[in-house]
Amino acid sequence: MVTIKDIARKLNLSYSTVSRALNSSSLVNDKTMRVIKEEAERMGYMPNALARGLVLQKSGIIGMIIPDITNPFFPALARGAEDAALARGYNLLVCNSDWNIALETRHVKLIEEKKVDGLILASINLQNEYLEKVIEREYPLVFVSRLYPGVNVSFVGVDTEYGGYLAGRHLAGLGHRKVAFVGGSFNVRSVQGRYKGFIKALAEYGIEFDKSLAIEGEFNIESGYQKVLTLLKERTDITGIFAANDLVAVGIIRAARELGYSIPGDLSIIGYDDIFLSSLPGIELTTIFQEKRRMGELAVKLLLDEINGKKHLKKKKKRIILTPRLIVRKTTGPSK
Amino acid sequence: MVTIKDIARKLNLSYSTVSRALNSSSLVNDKTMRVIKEEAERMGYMPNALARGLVLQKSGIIGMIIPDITNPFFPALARGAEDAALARGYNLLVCNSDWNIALETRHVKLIEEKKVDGLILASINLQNEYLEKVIEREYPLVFVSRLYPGVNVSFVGVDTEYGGYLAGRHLAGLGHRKVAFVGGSFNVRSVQGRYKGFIKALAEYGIEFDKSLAIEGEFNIESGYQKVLTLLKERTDITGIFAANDLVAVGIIRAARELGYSIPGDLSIIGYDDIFLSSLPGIELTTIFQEKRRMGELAVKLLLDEINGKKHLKKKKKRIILTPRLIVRKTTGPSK
DNA sequence: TTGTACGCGTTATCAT
DNA sequence: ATGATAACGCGTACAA
Repeated sequence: MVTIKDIARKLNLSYSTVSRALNSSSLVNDKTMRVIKEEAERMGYMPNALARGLVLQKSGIIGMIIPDITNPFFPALARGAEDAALARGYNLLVCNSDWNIALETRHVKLIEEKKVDGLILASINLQNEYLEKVIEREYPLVFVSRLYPGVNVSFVGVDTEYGGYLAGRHLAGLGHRKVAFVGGSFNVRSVQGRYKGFIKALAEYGIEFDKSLAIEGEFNIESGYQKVLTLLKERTDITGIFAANDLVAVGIIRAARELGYSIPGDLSIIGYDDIFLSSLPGIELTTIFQEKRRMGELAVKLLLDEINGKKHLKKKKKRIILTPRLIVRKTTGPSK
Repeated sequence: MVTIKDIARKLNLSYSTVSRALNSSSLVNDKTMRVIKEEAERMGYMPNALARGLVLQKSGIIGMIIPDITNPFFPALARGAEDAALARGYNLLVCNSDWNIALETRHVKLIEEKKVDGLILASINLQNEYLEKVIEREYPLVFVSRLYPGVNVSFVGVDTEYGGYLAGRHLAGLGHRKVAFVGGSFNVRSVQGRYKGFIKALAEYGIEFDKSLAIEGEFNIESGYQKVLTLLKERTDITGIFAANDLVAVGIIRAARELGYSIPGDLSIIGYDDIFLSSLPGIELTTIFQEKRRMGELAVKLLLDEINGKKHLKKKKKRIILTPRLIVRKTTGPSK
């Protein structure tokens, strides 16, 4: 491996000069600078980020923890974050926590040892003692999509209540009066928001939501399928369903078709997220769109501002709330 | 930040002893070891991977370059790799190259500076001069899914020719004789393999493939859609299509439905990859399955064996070829 | 404008 | 079993 010292020896210069030249310091003669850079190029010099990081106390890496890159919601988020990071010379280290606190903790520790310059969390919202210590330490941190309860941290998210409101208004506007909400876990903040907005919209149309039609479940296809299979057998009066996310909605579609429902003829379904697969032929799900890629970008921007910003900015926590949008496709229609 | 020196001072020990204790060296008294570890815990000590990496000449990170995490083929691959890496105490740094050589090069450089202990490439197959230098340097490297042409490197992949063969046999076995192959770029090795195997299977059924029915395109939905929209208008005799991957297949489905074809009644379609969305209700694509997650795991395993293995193993390049499998769903049926 | 010397936190090689 | 010290490669305060 060729180091700064090697270049210095070759050129009969001190290695501080070489170091300065390679960092384009203004304190070094233009000509020597050129010579040094050329020689560095020729010798195939490559800075050692480990050594540099050790003295500068930073790694040039930012960490990101998500539940599962295999879940279609997260690739876009991660991609947005990576692009923004790369644009400012940082690498992005993405870790999967599987919605598991122990694993999340393990990742945070491992990642901290790597001296990542900051951390983006799109992970869990459950209590994580270790994470709270990290927050107290004033480690640069940005939460995305899900806000950690009860602490003052930077955040990039979406107005979930408005998202739910859009869904409710759409369904009610089509004349649906017997509607269900099929969720993931109701402990999750963003689900609570969607639910609240949904009910609010219904109320505006004079519909009182039947609370027994709020079905708790998980955030995946299988859960949506199972819950609605049961639901539709018991309640044949339902004409519209709002799913907590698109994965759940896809499960609902499957269940409904299996029971012989035509969509949207007999049953309207609206999802949430607008993930990649929702626009596919044969699915074409009506849903609430959120800018996943942009959220990733903004999270990195916020984080880097916090890291590199003036000192008085560092303690300033920021929040960015994006506005979701209704996307009408083919799984919703007028009520019979 | 609390360092080894802090602990040493507090305990009136030399920091070599502390370092040894924290690494559970057998050269240190059991009792002092316990004391040291407890004190480290109490003070909230956390090793500095930068410093350790500098002296050990390794970072505990392995790099992975993929085209785009947003493309449904790659999340599973990345996830498999991350799990395997984590299991052995490594972090995985994933970078997106967008099928762009300049970007790929930039990533490789940035990643190398970070002193990643090895590199997994699932990226491009085009000539990349810089990458060739890296290969020459004997940097630990594993190629996944796509093999870089003409060099002796470790590789984890799938028997693409057999995959194509399975597709051909399935279609021909259902009685289809007028079939098309709708591809991504034909320069790509794995596509060539699929094509070759496909034709071979047809030949076994006495079908001579009409070469004008091999349509080149890109690896995405839009391309599949456009190509087949044109194709089906010109050639109404086609009853089966083999798509270079599932994304293309989805585009084909859309085009066919738009033209009023019933699937599989009028037209059978078979894809390749079995990505997440292929099993969804409304799609249910017949396809060739490859173990993406497992490929990621194996790539990491190979790489770490190469890195940590005995010296005589280091130069030994290995190749693992997985066997694909036919998954029959609802887009293929008997020919009319 | 350039050079000298120190420190970043850790491990490894000598001693003791 | 423990300690002193040198190294890893780099940036920078200070001196020249």
